[in-house]
Amino acid sequence: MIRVLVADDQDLVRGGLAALLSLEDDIEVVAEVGRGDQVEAAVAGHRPDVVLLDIEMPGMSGLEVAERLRGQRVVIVTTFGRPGYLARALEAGVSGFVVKDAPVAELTAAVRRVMAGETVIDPKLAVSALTVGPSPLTQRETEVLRAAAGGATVADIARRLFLTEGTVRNYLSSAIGKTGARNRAEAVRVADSRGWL
Amino acid sequence: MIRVLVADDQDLVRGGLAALLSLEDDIEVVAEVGRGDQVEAAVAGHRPDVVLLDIEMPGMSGLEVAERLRGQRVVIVTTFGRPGYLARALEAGVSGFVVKDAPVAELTAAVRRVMAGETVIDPKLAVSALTVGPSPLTQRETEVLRAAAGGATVADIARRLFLTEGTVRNYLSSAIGKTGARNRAEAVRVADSRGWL
DNA sequence: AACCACCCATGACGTTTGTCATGCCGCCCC
DNA sequence: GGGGCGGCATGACAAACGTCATGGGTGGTT
Repeated sequence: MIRVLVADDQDLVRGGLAALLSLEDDIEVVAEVGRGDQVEAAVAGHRPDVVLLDIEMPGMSGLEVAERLRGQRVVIVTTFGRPGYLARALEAGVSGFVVKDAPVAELTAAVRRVMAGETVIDPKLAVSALTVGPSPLTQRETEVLRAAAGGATVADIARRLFLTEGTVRNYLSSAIGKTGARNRAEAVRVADSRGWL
Repeated sequence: MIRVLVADDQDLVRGGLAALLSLEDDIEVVAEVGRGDQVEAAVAGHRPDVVLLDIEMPGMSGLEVAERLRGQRVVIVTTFGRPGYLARALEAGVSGFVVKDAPVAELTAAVRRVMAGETVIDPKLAVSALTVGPSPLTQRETEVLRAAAGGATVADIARRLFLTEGTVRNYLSSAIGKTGARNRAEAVRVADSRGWL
């Protein structure tokens, strides 16, 4: 039996994944958690063979959790096939990356193959990650752009990051240039859709 | 046996929900669909007692589908507890509204109660819908704001909606005022989070 | 008939944004 | 030790944005 832990913040989805996996004869769900910051403890307590992680979770993001679980067999299961997410996941040493609109058989197959020591990545995502490439944004540009999401004004951002308004505008301008956008809102959309934020 | 149809665009989630419901002795999943515009045909073909609809789906939104399924027992199952969604769902005559981070027992309970002729609404959502109130935005304001999401410029919006740039600015200004925002990006965020877009 | 809400437009005004040139600092690398 | 890159800042300018006053049209209500 492959012992699996499922981490996802939405009860129905988490329960659904668990139910789905439990239907398999060789898979057993030994624990479910709904917050990123509870995964480590649950892993220590239940010693699963494979850990399934959603990315968007309260407490701690699935990517951060994966970092801390180096050595464990981890599969990211996420709604968003953002190339940047895949890149960060691989850096975190995960063994698998599956999107939620993949067929069910793909998930169970991924669990088994990861259990066998293989690394499983959604093929479409792999290409887009390679074509899109890594984020061209510097640390600061990323922070500023992230702060700009949600409609903060330049003054707001400057206050929050302890920068001059002019400096903020410079970073925004540079981020807009690098993303090929025409204003900050577009830049946010582009960067976010690629997982650069 | 309560015959249920499940409509959700994400394979894993849809399959999970189906697996979850199938665990119940008195519930049977008779069909699964992944696109909004395929629901009607599936309903005609399988004659389910209860139809479970996600909102975000390709082809047609779950809310639109619900409109067309008046008379059927419909339960909306969605990630986003936006007050505006609930309002539109009720106008469409749905019998139930459940958010995906509700406990699993709530979903099965909802299916049974809807089957019994009751109307089931997430209680927390009901209050927030009442406190937030209906959208104060006019038709045009809504369109313009929706077009502004994603970073379109005033000129872009004017072209797309066949309006003068000045008119677009007026609608935006008015929408900004009504949402209590300080610029268009914030207005988009506010309106979207309440389900007004 | 008077009223009101919404739609559409114009013009004018002040503010915010986005861009560019320029400068200084620290760091890393050939 | 001289580049190159990133962080931070300033100042200046043009473009885009947000606001306001004003006016005309339609349609529905009282």
